[in-house]
Amino acid sequence: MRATRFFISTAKEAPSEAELVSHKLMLRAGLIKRLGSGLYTWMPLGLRALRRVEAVVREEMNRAGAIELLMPAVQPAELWQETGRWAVFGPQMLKIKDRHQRDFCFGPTHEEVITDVARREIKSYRQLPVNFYQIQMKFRDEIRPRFGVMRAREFLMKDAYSFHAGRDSLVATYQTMYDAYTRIFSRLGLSFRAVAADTGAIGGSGSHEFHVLADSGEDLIAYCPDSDYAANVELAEALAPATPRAAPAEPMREVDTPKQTTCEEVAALLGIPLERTVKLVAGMAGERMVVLLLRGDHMLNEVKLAKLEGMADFRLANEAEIREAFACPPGFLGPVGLDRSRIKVIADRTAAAMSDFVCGANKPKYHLAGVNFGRDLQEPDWVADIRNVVAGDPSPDGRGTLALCRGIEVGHVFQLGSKYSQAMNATYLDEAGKAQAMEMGCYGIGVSRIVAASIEQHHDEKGIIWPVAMAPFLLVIVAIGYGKSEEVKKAADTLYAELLGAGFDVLLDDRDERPGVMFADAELIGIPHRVTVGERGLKDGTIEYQPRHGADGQPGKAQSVALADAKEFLTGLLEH
RNA sequence: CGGGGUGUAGCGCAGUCUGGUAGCGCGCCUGCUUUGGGAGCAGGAUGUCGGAGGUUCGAAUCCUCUCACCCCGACCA
Repeated sequence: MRATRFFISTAKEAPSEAELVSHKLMLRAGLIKRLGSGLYTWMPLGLRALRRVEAVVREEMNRAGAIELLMPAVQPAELWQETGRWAVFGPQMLKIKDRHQRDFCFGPTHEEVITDVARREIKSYRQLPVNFYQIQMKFRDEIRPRFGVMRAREFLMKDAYSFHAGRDSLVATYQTMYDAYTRIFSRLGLSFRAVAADTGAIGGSGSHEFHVLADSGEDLIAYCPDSDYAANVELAEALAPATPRAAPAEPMREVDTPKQTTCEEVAALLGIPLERTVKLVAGMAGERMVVLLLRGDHMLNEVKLAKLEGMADFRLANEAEIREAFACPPGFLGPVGLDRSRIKVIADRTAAAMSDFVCGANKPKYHLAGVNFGRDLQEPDWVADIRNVVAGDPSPDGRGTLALCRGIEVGHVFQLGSKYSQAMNATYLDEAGKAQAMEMGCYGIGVSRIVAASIEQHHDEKGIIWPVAMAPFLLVIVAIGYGKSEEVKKAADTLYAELLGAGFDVLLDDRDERPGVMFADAELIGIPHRVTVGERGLKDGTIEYQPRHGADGQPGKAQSVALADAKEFLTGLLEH
């Protein structure tokens, strides 16, 4: 492609709306243009990168035995009413009416449509298993679209749905998809991790998320550097302390804490570590007050809590409810002396194993020190894992300690089971001629998000650094003085034709721009390989080659190559 | 949905407090010079100042309403 016949629209400054590096670079490099909140046009250069991601996804899905189809973006309400999700999905679903006032939505996902396809087409166990996928625009009316295409409302997604005559087949395909995803993200040059995930509202048993590791990621992941354990923090188990609770060694006593209302402040005042304090979180489960005890430095995990019996509707208590139950303002609350017939106490595993701890005194301006379960207050009614893991916690697989990192979710695989097939009566006849609900799996990849996630992971102060598999062009020929020098034009045109002929995606920058502009654009756009053709080098019969990025993570080093050897040299490089 | 903020040329911004008919940088157009790291000189074009209504002799500026977008939080995948 010649730059003069293509469309490149770079900018020195990014629009002020952009916050994230990838968002700024995508706008500056002219990959995307914003149309409205969470709505983007993919400009020619950006579309090339997007298509290359798509190509890898498509290839690997096909290799894994999935079959591509394309479902409508707009879906009738009736289907969604069958599964009850028309009402359940909520405001994230964009609902629209046609000219006859019939209800439709712009598909946020396609479980209903594909299940409808399956129940019409699949009659016999002989047709199973089957795995359909599509690459399609979805629309989810996000509460807060942000970070450009990272969390857009309209986005390109690859979604696959598998159908099975039994659990074993589902598990086998799930593993095949897991392996395919690993290949896809590896080929795309991403540093990623598969993590165990909460199955959430979608239901089913097995679920993994694939995260691109990046500090700007919206998800927090716990992983073990010494083993392959990794889980979303929502799910990661905090084990009970290995050592049993120590015997009481101190008497319980009141301490003056006139202004100290947080564990941090109390610990600082008393000169003790935060790990010696216990904080109390007061909440309501139905009509009942529930008190949660956590070590001072730990955070409540509401996902874990909600899984405990009777805690699904847990919410934090308001100040009126707290004053009614404790006769004390928040900031000095503690578990000692509570009316346990009215207030249930749930202690986190770690908090439950503490002794001689510091907590609120249920009396304004006072805390208690040297507090012990069994002696100064009853044992907790319930001991459970209700906190977020922290770095340094033992790994749940017993092989080392956990570390935390942030990730961008780019893929998610689920074992759905028969939730949708039952609701929509998608059945097949088994060997015995009996109707059975199909087992289902679903497997998503955020195709457009991957482009942003890659930039988030691979960039420098000059711009984007594309992995080869995603690059909109593999190589750029910067022709200095193309319009002025016959010699440059001839050398550049020849090399361009040779490389094109060899099947490489080459961009010839034949614009009448100053060298600095062309170099800066090539770097901003992030093309992996660059060749400079100018009169200066041609005098000695050479051109200059420079990779966008060296193998050692440092900026690429320039080297001089004889024009006569250029084709062979570059062909060798590009074929890798 | 709660809190905060911003809308002025394609992009980044000043001007708003203190009303007097709109400016800077980048980009764009023309010409000349320049050509291995975002050129120089000269000339030029571009705004219903987000929208509607009001106050005023006069509104980018003051008042009311409204729309859009961004950030933080809650929510969700």
